[in-house]
Amino acid sequence: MEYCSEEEFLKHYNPDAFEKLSMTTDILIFSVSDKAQENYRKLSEKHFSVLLVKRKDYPFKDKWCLPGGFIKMDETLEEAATRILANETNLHDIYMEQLYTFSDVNRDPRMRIVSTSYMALIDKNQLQDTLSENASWFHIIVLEDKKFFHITLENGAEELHFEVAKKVVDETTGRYELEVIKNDSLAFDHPLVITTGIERLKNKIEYTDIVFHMMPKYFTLGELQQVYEVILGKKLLDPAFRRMIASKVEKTNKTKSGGGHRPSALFQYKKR
Amino acid sequence: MEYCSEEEFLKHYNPDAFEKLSMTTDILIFSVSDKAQENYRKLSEKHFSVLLVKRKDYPFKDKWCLPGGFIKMDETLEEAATRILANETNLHDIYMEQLYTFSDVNRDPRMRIVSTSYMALIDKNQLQDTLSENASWFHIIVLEDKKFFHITLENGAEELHFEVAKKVVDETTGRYELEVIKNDSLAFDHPLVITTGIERLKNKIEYTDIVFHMMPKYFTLGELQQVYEVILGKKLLDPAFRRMIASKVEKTNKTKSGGGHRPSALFQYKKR
DNA sequence: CTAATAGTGTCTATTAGACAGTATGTT
DNA sequence: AACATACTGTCTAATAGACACTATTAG
Repeated sequence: MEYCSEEEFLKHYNPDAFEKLSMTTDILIFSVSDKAQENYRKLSEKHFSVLLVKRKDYPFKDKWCLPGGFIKMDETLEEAATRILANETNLHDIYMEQLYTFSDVNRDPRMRIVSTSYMALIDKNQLQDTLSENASWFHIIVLEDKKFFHITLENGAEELHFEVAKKVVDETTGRYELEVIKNDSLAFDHPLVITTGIERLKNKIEYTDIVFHMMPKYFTLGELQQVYEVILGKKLLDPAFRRMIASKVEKTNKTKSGGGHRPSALFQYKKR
Repeated sequence: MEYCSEEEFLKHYNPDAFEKLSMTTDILIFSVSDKAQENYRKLSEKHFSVLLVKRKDYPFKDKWCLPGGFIKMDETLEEAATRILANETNLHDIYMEQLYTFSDVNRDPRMRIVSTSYMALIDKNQLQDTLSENASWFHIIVLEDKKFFHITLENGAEELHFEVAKKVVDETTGRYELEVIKNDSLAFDHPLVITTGIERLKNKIEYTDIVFHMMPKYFTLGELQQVYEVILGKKLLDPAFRRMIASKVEKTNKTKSGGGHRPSALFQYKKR
């Protein structure tokens, strides 16, 4: 059938001309939390953590998964992610970026569902008992080698473990895709989403200022360094770290004391 | 209704419980092409280019757009992109990466369509008249300043122009989103897709080896440098460039001569 | 010889890594 | 005093920027 104008074409358009599917969005909420120390003098150790919720319904009933949900026809993916994040944490104005769109044909047992994941970074301390009751923070422990990620998530009561392989798709450049090879405890393809997010964050912390979204307004350089260390998974040398960070922060006249050692100056993020 | 097992739940699952939409994939095919010089001695100038196709049907009939199409229910987004790329160029085994998923509610006048874009990099010289007839390469000329991208695409016969603003969403870090503010000639939100791709490529060329997907097997360092320059939009100093690239290439015993000047050694990509 | 690109040497400035030292609070 | 972290000085190694120079071809 021929049309002579766009208006005419649209008037006769059959929206069911192409097959349709449902879309969801999953949100990877990362934060850094303190773990109290036995020794009053020692700094509280930092942990990199992710927020999971326990599924109340089928499929994957009673398994842990990332907060997520179906998108509505009158909202963008980003709006859906923001809505779900607010539902789950009661937080607004949170840093969030699109991570990846996962479209494996059988990633959901119910039907064809494509899911776009978002990564959000928050300062967990801003959050005061506003979590929905089926949600819980899990510490992330990452062991990475040439070929695999071995990732353990623990929340004090439960310990979840999965393994993701780096499947090389380009022999010459060494570029790889991720493939879940072991996963007992997480729903859907969420081990993939989490691993993708960890890699992204690890990369971006090096060339952007996103860490500061996980920090309170005032922080010591020691705390900031701990956050870098826990995300990068390695120790950093003090002088090098301070040089690197110098242009991004500014000293305030506040200090933090009471730790059985020299008090530390409090800094804040400095925009350039 | 209560179920006592996942199987039972799935058996009774109504796939229309949630609203559905169609998904498409758009492919941003980048390459670098030679532009012949008047003077036989001068090197042929390189141009950064993108492949566009002219729409044959409504909507946006007769406008240029990125190659793309609807995804089928039995293929992933990546498979759809690969299929469409092969259709359009007859090329296989091409480097491709997911770029971004665009989900504006009204991005398509027909109905709600979410589109995931992919970026492919090819060596245009491998391509010999295998383009589909409504496709054409356009040179990309980018003028970027603090607040805008002014982008011109030209294929010898036509010149398309659009402008994209950097809309700052986070005052402190300077993070911005892209917003099309002028576009007469491209269909859909494709100015956004193209700009997103240009930014991504510009970033990734600095810390990955993806350029080599746009290079022939053997190339001179001068040619390689031109490609970097044309993508980064700035001149590079020879010694610095050669040092930077040194570990990524290896010299072959071939040379390229005939240009009225000292012949150049041919190099190839060296995997690490 | 000349125009044009190919390719190198080297000086300097900046940045990154490493280590050792000093400073200052609490108990 | 002892411990623990805060913070700095400095030496060295590696990297990046800049410029000037030499090399080699076709015509």
